[in-house]
Parts: sequence; structure tokens; C-alpha cells
Amino acid sequence: MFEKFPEPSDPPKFQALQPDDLVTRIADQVVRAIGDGRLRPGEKVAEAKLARELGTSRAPAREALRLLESQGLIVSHPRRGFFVHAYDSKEMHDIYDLRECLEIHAARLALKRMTDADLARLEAQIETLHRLGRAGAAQEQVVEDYAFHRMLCELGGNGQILRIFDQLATQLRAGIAIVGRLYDDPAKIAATHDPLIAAIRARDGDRLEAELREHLEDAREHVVALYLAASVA
Amino acid sequence: MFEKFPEPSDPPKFQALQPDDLVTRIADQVVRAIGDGRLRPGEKVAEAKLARELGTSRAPAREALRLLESQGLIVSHPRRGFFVHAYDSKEMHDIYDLRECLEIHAARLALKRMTDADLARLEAQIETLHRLGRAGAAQEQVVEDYAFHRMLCELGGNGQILRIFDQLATQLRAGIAIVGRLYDDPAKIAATHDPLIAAIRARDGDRLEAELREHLEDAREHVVALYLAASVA
DNA sequence: AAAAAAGAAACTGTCGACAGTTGATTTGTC
DNA sequence: GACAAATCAACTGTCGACAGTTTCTTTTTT
Repeated sequence: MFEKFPEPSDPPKFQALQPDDLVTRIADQVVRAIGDGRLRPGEKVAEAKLARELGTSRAPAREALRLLESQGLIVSHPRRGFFVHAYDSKEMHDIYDLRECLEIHAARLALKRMTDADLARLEAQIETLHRLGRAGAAQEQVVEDYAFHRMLCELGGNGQILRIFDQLATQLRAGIAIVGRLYDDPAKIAATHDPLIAAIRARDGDRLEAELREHLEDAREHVVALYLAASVA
Repeated sequence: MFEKFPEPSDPPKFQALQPDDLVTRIADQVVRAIGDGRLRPGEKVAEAKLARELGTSRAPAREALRLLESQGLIVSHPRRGFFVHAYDSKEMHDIYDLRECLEIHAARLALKRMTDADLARLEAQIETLHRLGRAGAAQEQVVEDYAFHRMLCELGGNGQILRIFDQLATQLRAGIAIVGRLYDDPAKIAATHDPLIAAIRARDGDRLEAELREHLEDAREHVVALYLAASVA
């Protein structure tokens, strides 16, 4: 009946998906693609092509890209399209700088509001981290690591801070995914959280701040270095 | 030729605009409408109606609403539409809490990086504030007040912080517009910035932090009270 | 007269289309 | 052989349409 269109020159980077909740799922696909390197920093993400590969129309694809843009992971140039944000070293440091500022603030708030049940949840989360560490499940560990920090922000009780934290997390997810593949010693990662939980248990704000600052500085070094390495590679 | 459609029950809240850069301008119209009370907190903003009133298609209207959603000014419920975010007292405090945290951090960074030219720009801005205060131009003063604080964040040099500041500003703009109409003494507003600029001139981070904290606490009280009053009225 | 059911209006999610742009490719010129 | 002009494919911004839902209104029932 119809002639097939000529094969696109590059192989498709995405596979099709069903409707409803399209936007979220498209966005997720894109984040994933960035995280595992199918899309590299600076690369163009044409909404037309994206939609075609996913088997949807352009509307939800565009919306998904705008969503990621609002989180900083994608940048757009009018009439020119969307591109994977190519963070430079300065920007990565900015993100961590902001995160440190936010997370420390939230953590202090959390200390004041925390119930014993909350504390137990945090401890359980750290335990999970250790378990995954022993199992060498680096990929899952990254997810649970993130969940721990998010929990801390959530316990702070400030919805706006949580909102921003999630934005930052999306931006970091690309880098984090890379880090997940490259982390040498998962057991060590888990251990770096022990001082945090100790400070929390002691309900010592100043100590928690200091530990958190150090913890995040380490993460910053790690992620920045690896992200930049991946950008160049 | 064609029968006109029956008049919409409520009078239109927007007037038409020309294409190109549509999204930004639609978003701006909506923010304005919220700011001056044509749209009240909690009210529905149907993309279909919005588009009709502005004489555009639904695509850019929807995109504008999503933009505002990403900044927190609009909330959406799937298949149900967009609504003006009806902040409660807790949320307003959260916003200011976050702002305080961010702006103080940025201001400290700014102190370290500031050149004499930067300082002069800040001083000029404060001078403008005083001038508008003497002229009793409350509305313009609000704009310049905001510009001063944004400048401070910008001088901090962290692009991410500036990005978030702008998001917060959009959320506050509704409240700020109301405040602009209700501020009793514009001259006083200008004066509250003098301690800030003094601390900046002295390049005293701790002092600036203290002054800024107090300054923002005042603003918080003011805005929260007036926003809530306007929500109920 | 209040509650439930049925019907109508309006709106959202998604789609495909078209005009005008942009970036890449080819052709033509010095 | 390098460079400018012309050509072309692909893409963006915007639009109108349709199907399925939600919301409002009217009608029916108890």
C-alpha cells in the first residue's frame, strides 16, 4: 500500500510507548537516555524525531522536553530546538553549592521536627544502603542513596525546598547514573552515611551540618570529575 | 454568514495579542491577571478559554500554563485542568524560608566577588528606591526593590541560585503586586534597604546576613498577611 | 424538596497539518 | 580548490480537529 520511508540514518534511540501519562514517561525516557549515554551533553533532541521514535505526536514530546528544561536538564534555543544541557565544571559546582545550602537547611529543620518513627525510617534506609553495598549493587545503591537524602529534605517539612531538591536531582541524575556505573566501592558509599545518621541520632544540628557538608563535598568531587570525564569521552 | 456564538457568561479577562514569543507573553498576561486580582487563588484557568480570549490556539496557552506550573504559580490536576495556586499560610512561609536561605547564601558569595563597579550599581539601585519612595510611586518601587534583590543574587555568581530565585519571584509576584497596592509608606520601604547597603559597603558578611534576615522577615510578615487577606476578600 | 439519573456543554489529551526557518548539501563561480 | 549561492530535507511554532472526560444543568425519581 504505502512505501516505507527510508530508514533514518542513525538507529533510533527510543522505543515506542502507550498513551496516557505520556509526558512523564517521555521525560523519563529522555532522562534515562541521557543517564546511560545514548544522548550526550550538548546533543540536539529534536521533538519531531523524539516523537517519531516513541510513536507519539509532537505535543507530548515537546511538553516533556519543556518539563526537563524547567528542571535545567535540557536547554532550548527558540526556533532551533532542544539540547541536552552540557554542564561545565562551574555549573556542576553551582548545583552542588545550591544543594549543600538547601539540604543543610532542610536537615536542620528535619532535626527539629523528627519523630522516633522518622528516625527509624532513616536508619532503615541506611541499613538498606549497607545491604546493597555488601551485595555490590551499585546501581540500586545510587537510587537508595538519593532516596535517603530526599527523605531528609522531606522531613524538613518545607515543600518548596523539596520541590527544588527534586529539580536538582533530575539534573544530577545524568551524572549520578554515570557515577553509579563507575563507583569502585559500594560498601564505602554506605559507610559515608554513618556519620550522618549518628549526628541525626544525637539530634546535633551543628554536627549534622558539618558532616553533611563534608559528605556533599565528597560527592561533589566525585560527580563533577566523572561527569566531566564522560562529557569529553 | 455565521451566527455569533452566544456571549460567554463572564466578561473576558484577557485581550488578544500577536504571534511570536507567544508563550512568554501569555504567561505574562496570566501572571499579571493573578497579580491584579482578575484571577483569584484557586480559580480555574482553562487553557481552552485562555486561548480563545487571547486569540491564539491552545498549544501556546497550554505551554504558558505549564511554564507557570514549573514555577509553582499554577497547579494542574490531570484531565481536570490548571488552577491558580492557592497558597496557604504555611506555603507562603515556606517560600520565604527558602528565599532567606538562598538569598543569604548568595549575598555572602556576592560580597566575596563584588567589584567596586558592582557596589556602585547596588548603591544606585538603592538610590532609585529612595527616589521612587519620595515620589510615592509604590508600584514602580516594588519592581526596583525586586531588581535590587535579584542583583544581589546575580552577583553571587551561582546561576542555579539565580534560577531558583526567579522561580520564587514569580510566585511572589502575585503577592507582591497586592502588596504594592497596599504598602502604606513607600519612603519607609526604601529606608529598610539602607542597613543592607551599609553592611555590603563594609563587606561584612555576618552583618549582612543578620540584616538580610531581618529584612526578609519583615517582608515575609507583610506579604503573608496581605496575601492571605487578599485570598479571603 | 432533596437526591439521583440523564443529558448537554465545555474542556483536556492527543493527533496530524501547514507555513516559515534553520542547517546541511549541492551546485556554481572565481 | 576555496568560497558564495542555490537547493533541499528536517525541524519548529502554531493551528484546528476529534475522541473521551469532567462538570454543569436539567430532568426524573423517591
